[in-house]
Amino acid sequence: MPKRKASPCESSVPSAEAIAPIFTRVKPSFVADAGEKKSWRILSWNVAGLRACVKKNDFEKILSESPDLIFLGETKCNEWPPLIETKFKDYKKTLVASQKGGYAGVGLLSKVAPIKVIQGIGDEEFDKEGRLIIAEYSHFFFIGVYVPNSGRGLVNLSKRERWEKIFLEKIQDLDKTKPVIYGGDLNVAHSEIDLRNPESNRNKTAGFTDQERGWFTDLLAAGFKDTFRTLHPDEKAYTYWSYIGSARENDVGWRLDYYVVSNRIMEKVKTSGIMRTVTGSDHCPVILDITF
Amino acid sequence: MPKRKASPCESSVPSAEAIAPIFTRVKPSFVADAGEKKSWRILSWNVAGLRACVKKNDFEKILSESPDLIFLGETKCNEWPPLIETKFKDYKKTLVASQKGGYAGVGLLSKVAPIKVIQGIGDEEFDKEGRLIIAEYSHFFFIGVYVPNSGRGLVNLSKRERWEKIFLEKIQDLDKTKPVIYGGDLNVAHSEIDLRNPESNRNKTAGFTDQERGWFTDLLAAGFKDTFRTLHPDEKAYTYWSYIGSARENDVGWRLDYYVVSNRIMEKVKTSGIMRTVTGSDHCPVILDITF
DNA sequence: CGTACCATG
DNA sequence: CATGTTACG
Repeated sequence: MPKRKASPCESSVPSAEAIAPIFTRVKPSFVADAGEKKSWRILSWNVAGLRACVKKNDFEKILSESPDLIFLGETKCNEWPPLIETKFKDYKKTLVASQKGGYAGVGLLSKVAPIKVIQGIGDEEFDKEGRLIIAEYSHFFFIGVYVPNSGRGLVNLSKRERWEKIFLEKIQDLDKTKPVIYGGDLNVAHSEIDLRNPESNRNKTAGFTDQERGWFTDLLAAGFKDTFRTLHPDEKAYTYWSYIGSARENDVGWRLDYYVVSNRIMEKVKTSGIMRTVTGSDHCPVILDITF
Repeated sequence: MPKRKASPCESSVPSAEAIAPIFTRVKPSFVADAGEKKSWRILSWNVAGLRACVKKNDFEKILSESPDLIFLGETKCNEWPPLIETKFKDYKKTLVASQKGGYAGVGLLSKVAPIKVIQGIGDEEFDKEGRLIIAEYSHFFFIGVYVPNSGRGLVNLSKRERWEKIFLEKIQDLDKTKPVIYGGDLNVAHSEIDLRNPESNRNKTAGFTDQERGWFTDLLAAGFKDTFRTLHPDEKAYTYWSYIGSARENDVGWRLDYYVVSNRIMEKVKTSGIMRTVTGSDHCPVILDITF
């Protein structure tokens, strides 16, 4: 494992592996995170098909950041590709697949075994689709999400609305117990600054409707911070570029991937970054350093 | 156009292009082949998807043989790929597509416009699938065919039987008027010598059932010759190797692609060859030189 | 195994 | 445009 680069505050305690040798995929409910780790590096990436993405080699760049948590979206697979198993041998792994193959799906890799893992939001329709993992650690909940896309012609906007209502309740609920770190492909560009062509997409393209933007505003108003925007109020930076045309080459992008944290831990966030040079998907990874 | 190699008897008369400028795809029924050409080179290839095949560059090898006729099977496309249009600009083209996309389909390229082209065998089920082109020239009929595969578990053996009965009638009918040259993927290995593993495939795998072999025997008995086997009675040579495993590497193949001619023109056949080094499909092309 | 298709993004 | 799926061979 390469040495982590530019880590704000490397923990010196051993990982919880010794006391939690197996991270079962169904009910991993043993004590694991011993609560002593001080600094966490979290990486989230919509891989747009994990099997293809992992073959394109940029997972080496992921490894070289030595993240404590890696959340993957749109994995589109029912089992971990062998290359992931070997490259990330020392990580505990949870894969939540969609019922229908080749669609959605999320996965979490964690150096330290979480105290508890919850797969799904507790709704039948959404939990069939493999969209959410909650991992409880001693100081926080991590919620990794692949938010439902509103679809071509916004055909799934009402499904999205239902998701947003359920999710808002869930995150507020968790936040009462412990602060939350919410990350992933939120499938919304919050403001004009968050996409290259706001005018041509406004209320036309999924991800930049007044409704989706409003639901994100509502979420933040409930006591959360968009970490990247909080630290970089005026920076234009995208995490997604369509494969069509030469969108990425021309930086015709969208910021769809976020970390959102409980207000009270925003001050613990050291960096909220975008790994724009990592390829292999139409999204690039986002990275968070936070110190407890 | 490269000079034809090893051509037994190159015609010196101009092509019929001048008198037949357009080879319409629906009813091309003008006089074209002036009947003066003496030597014909015919090439047939099951391309297993023309769009993919043409990108793999071995069409250069096809061109360098300067065939007078090129029959393509399993084209799986509704229009000629642009690369075919440009590479074979001076050929008249007929494409017969299947109703359902990405399935079957045949095409014919001809340096000299045929006198007449018939698309299909005159049966509703089969003619929806794009399996047969008859091109009439002054001295012969060319019948290019992609014979229905009997399917996994031989589920389509009865469909195949229906095809064989209709086809036998058709070829005998044409043969009354002019000698026929019948070529393409006949989806049968006639004898043990025509496939690498006869025992493991006998009556199990489509293409080596007693029925399919019998129908081919019946066809020959009706007055036709398998040109390759007639000229090379003891040669083991295959035209198809499964993509699965390393079949081609190990020459675990089948002879499925043939030229069959009316008995009375067998003596005109100069060579019946197999272009085993041409790649780009799981079949390789077969080539016939015949002099009228 | 490989080429088509289609759904999804 | 790219990744999955499925049908077909």
